[in-house]
Amino acid sequence: MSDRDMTIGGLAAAAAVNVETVRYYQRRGLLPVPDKGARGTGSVRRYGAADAARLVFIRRAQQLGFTLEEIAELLQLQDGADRRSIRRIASQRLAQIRDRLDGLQRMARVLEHLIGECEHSARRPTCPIIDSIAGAPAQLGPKWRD
Amino acid sequence: MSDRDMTIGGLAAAAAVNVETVRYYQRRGLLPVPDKGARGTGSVRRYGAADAARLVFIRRAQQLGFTLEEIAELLQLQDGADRRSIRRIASQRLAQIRDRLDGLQRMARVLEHLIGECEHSARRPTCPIIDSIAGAPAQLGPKWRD
DNA sequence: CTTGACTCCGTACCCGGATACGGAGTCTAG
DNA sequence: CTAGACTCCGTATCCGGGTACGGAGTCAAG
Repeated sequence: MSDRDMTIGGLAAAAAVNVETVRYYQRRGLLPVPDKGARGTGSVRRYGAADAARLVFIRRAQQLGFTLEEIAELLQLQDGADRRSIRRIASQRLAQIRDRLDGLQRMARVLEHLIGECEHSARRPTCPIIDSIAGAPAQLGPKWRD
Repeated sequence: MSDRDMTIGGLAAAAAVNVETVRYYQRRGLLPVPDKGARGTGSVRRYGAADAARLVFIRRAQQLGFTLEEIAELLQLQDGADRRSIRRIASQRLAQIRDRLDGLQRMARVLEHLIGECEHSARRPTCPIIDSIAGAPAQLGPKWRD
């Protein structure tokens, strides 16, 4: 089936990942550790295209905001094809991403406002950015009072 | 000027922060460590409203996405009133926040799409979410090909 | 058959931001 | 005056996601 023609270094290069990272994923159980026996005096482990694909899966899932723990879960579900569970995990991640989006959008609005204030209010004696962080919770809106 | 009527516990409570966190900020140089001498046999350090305000400043700046290191910088500038430097730091932070927003928005769009796909394509044999992460970079758009 | 590159494996360390522990000292109410 | 709560301080530990190190083994080319 699979070539199993790469050493760990080749695998890492194929997925544009550090060798140590591959080993780390193995320790985390995200990536199988192949037998070394096979043929030869049992020396060096060999990897194939399936392993590279799995590695790429991991990196892409990370880019979608999944933690390594969730990715491990996804990988276990991958064959079982339990699509409801997969959707559940994905939905949780989406909800969390939306939360972070909200927070960041609020931050951006506040900073934009403060920088603008600071720029064209040069005569004010103190910096509005500092004043605002230090003092009146005015601009921050209800959610920002802790 | 200041009351200096709180112990570290009172200060922490006043800013809704853990005592250990206060000490941590002191170690990081974000918060001054008051003399304990003063009056009495020199025993316990005392804190006032200014310290509480500084603590609150730190927490709010964190909520705006500043790291503790940047906050230290801001606090040092706070007295010097070098507004250009302050604007520079704030602008850098805003740029970084916008980057993160972009990334998260892309993530959210991809996940939304995948979850939708997965929900009303029940007859497809494999889960589109898994397929997409594992395989064809189709839905991800140009930016998602690494 | 040697040399140099790579692998294997365990363990330690890095970052940022805290949190926890533990023994000694101190303060305060009853 | 004593018990319990709190403080002080140094050090260790946690989290997630890796990176680094070092000695021993193995492999392929020259």
